[in-house]
Amino acid sequence: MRREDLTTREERILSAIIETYIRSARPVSSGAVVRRGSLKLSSATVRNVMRSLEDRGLIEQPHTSAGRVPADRGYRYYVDRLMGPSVVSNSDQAQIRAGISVLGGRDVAIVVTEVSRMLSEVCKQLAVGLEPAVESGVMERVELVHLEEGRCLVVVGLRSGQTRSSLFKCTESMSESDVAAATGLLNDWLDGLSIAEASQLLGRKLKDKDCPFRDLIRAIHDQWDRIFHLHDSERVHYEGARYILRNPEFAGDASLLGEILDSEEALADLVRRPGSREVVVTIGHENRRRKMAGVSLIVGSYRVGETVGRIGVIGPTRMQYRRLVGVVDQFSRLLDDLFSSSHWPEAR
Amino acid sequence: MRREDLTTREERILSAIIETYIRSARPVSSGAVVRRGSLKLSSATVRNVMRSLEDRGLIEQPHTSAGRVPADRGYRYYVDRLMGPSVVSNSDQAQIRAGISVLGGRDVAIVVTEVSRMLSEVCKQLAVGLEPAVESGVMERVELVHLEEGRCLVVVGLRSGQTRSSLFKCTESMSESDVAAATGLLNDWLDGLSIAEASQLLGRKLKDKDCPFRDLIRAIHDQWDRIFHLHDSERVHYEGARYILRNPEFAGDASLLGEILDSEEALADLVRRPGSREVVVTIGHENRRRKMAGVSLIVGSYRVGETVGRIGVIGPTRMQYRRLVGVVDQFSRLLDDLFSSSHWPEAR
DNA sequence: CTTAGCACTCTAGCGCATCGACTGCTAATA
DNA sequence: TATTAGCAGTCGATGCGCTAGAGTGCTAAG
Repeated sequence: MRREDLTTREERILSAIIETYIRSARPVSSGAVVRRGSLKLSSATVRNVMRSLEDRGLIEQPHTSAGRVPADRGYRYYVDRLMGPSVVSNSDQAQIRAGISVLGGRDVAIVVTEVSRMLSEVCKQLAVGLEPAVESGVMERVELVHLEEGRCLVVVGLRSGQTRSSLFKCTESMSESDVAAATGLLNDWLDGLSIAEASQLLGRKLKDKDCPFRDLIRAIHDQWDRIFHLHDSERVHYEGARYILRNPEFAGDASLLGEILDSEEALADLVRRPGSREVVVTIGHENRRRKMAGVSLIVGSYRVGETVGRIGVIGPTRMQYRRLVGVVDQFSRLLDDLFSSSHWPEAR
Repeated sequence: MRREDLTTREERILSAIIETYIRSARPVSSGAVVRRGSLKLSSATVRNVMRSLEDRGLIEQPHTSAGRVPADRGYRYYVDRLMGPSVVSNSDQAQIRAGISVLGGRDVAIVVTEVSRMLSEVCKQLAVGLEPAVESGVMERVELVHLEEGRCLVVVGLRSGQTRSSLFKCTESMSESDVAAATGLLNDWLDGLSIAEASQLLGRKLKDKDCPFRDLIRAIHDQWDRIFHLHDSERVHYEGARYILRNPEFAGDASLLGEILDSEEALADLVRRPGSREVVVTIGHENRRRKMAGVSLIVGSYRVGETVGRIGVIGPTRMQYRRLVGVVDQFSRLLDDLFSSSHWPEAR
């Protein structure tokens, strides 16, 4: 038995405190726990248990003669061991499925933005979506298209189904057949390489003075980063900022709100975590940044081909963990499905 | 002389009140105006003028024995007639140019997002970017690319330089030459049409039972909306929400903040305005939505080919109109330049 | 027309008393 | 021994009165 383990009665009371607090946002008194009904105890007994929970750092008292408020460790215990499996209500289910279903075949950036928006609406919290780092994706096909006026379009398709394209000027002298030949050459070279490997390979080829289509390939190589690289900040999409101030914790003090809105770095942190399939809950001080005390994250991951992206919600530690973990998980799974290739739209 | 016209002295005092208030965020007293130095008047005289300005609805008193605060009409008079030409400081200039210069050739959605971010940083306000409605763009070139496993990529290039692409499954039986033939056919049909016209034309062609490549063309037609249509909400990018709560007007009451964060509709309103080249300032109650009292918008427009997009900032009516109008204008002009075709990157 | 002077008004801030919600402790109870 | 009833004590929230200070509006003089 771990030192942290609580008796059944203690666990029940902790659950009662947390669940009541999540609803009311006000310190929970011993009387309130008793009134809740599920325990047959006097308020005095509950008070004794509360004191013990407080000694272990699971709950705390804003001041003497106030009720108790869950501490970060209390939420952690609740999330890990008490809240039980998170089930998603039928109406949430339906809303999520309907929303996702119309996004098939659209660009990843748009899908992530829209999913963040839906997530924020379902959760009534600030939601965040992180696009996968396309750099680690694997090339499938390169296509050059010669437009008039010496302008050229390069389209790169990845195995994941993502495509990127970029325009550039090229020397006027290229004939249609030249373009076709260059296209074939590029595909021979690049098929199956990652974006980063492809860039290196193009660099090596350019060192050879006899490299065919050298100007063209140099132009593509020069643009490679422009085509594929996104700064962290460009990959992050926030939606639903309006929900954060519906939380009463912001009534007096807006600094917590500031932390949330500035929390882009917190997301960057999450990027570096191993890409577990599970939904990850980060509570208050568990965030690396000191100022993020008071803020929790619930983050899930989804795969696009070989790459991994994330979606999640950010809010005060007083969150509906049970429900929201389920919702985030549901969204993650459906995104996985959406991006698996069988879901590209079919021609009739 | 219009009824609204003020004497020079009145105008000076109005300017002094507004500029002092913009800096201090606190009601401006007659003494404060005198202390400012530029007028040689006693506070009593200033008080008389203030009363007259108040009678005309240009300023107001939060309560007796308080100083004066600009009213929406006062800001309007100031913006239209007093603030003078908005010059952009050299450091702002440099920052803006540097930021824009690295965006050449990138996708419009990314450019708009990044420009919104820069705008919010330069202005220290919530910034918003609206992508142009690509539906009214004009087709330049369609390209089909046949990938393995019966998957097909369609790439549509617009005259503006924007490209859109989408994957779909097609019947396995298409040979490379079939694809090339279909590409040629589509280009013959669609060159020079707008997106909407192209959709109609494809629809008409499909009615002909002998239409070549009918399955393929039906697949493309089915996806046309998916490729091009963005809901208003998908076209709007907000950045810099953190800045809005640095404004002291949100110290006590967060409802104004709520209005700002919910103001997506306000932007949708702006879409429908005629696409004037000028920067448009909308002050407080001038917004259609009643709740937006207290919130101002400064919005500029930019062209991408035949289509028009917008960028702007949103904040409390107490804004640095002079500086921000200049900054928004500068961004708009540089975006115009960026999207004019001569700025596509050149191959060396 | 401008200004000095003065009476008046209203807010912000402080201290104080009260009220009520809770706790913590103790002693009685099962 | 575990539980509970009872009660004293603590602390925030609320409301009230007071004061200081900033700023106005008015009047009469320059």
